[in-house]
Amino acid sequence: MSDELRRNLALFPIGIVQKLTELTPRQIRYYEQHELIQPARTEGNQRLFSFNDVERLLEIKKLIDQGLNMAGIKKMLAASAPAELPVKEEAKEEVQRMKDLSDEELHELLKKELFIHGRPGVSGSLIRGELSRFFH
DNA sequence: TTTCTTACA
DNA sequence: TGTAAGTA
Repeated sequence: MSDELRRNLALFPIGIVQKLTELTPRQIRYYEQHELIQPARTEGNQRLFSFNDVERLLEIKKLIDQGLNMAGIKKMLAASAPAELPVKEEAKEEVQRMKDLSDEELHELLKKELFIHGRPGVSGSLIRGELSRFFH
């Protein structure tokens, strides 16, 4: 079984993810509503998260801790998830138009661009050492 | 017991 | 975001 497949296996319920990420179930569900994550569901409609989901949540948590709101986080994730980089310039301009985004948020976006330039073509997990290099 | 959705503080 | 209500 490939690593990629293993990382995408929906395994744990929200309770485990809560402990793994330090996020409340409320936040986790909220982020799902905003399409930051798309956990699988059991027959009983219970959410099942994969390692990738957990990693993504960990990054989201990092961003939240740094003062970003949903709008800011969506830009960040939208720029990295597609594995392509055509949106970086676009995202930057978008944020500049956002009157409700703080200078700190804009700063984060710039750091995100550095991240993209540093690892072109990477589609898998984003948070892994490399990212911390930019968020120090 | 745990999780889910909806809705209100 | 937190929390309550009523389920599954």
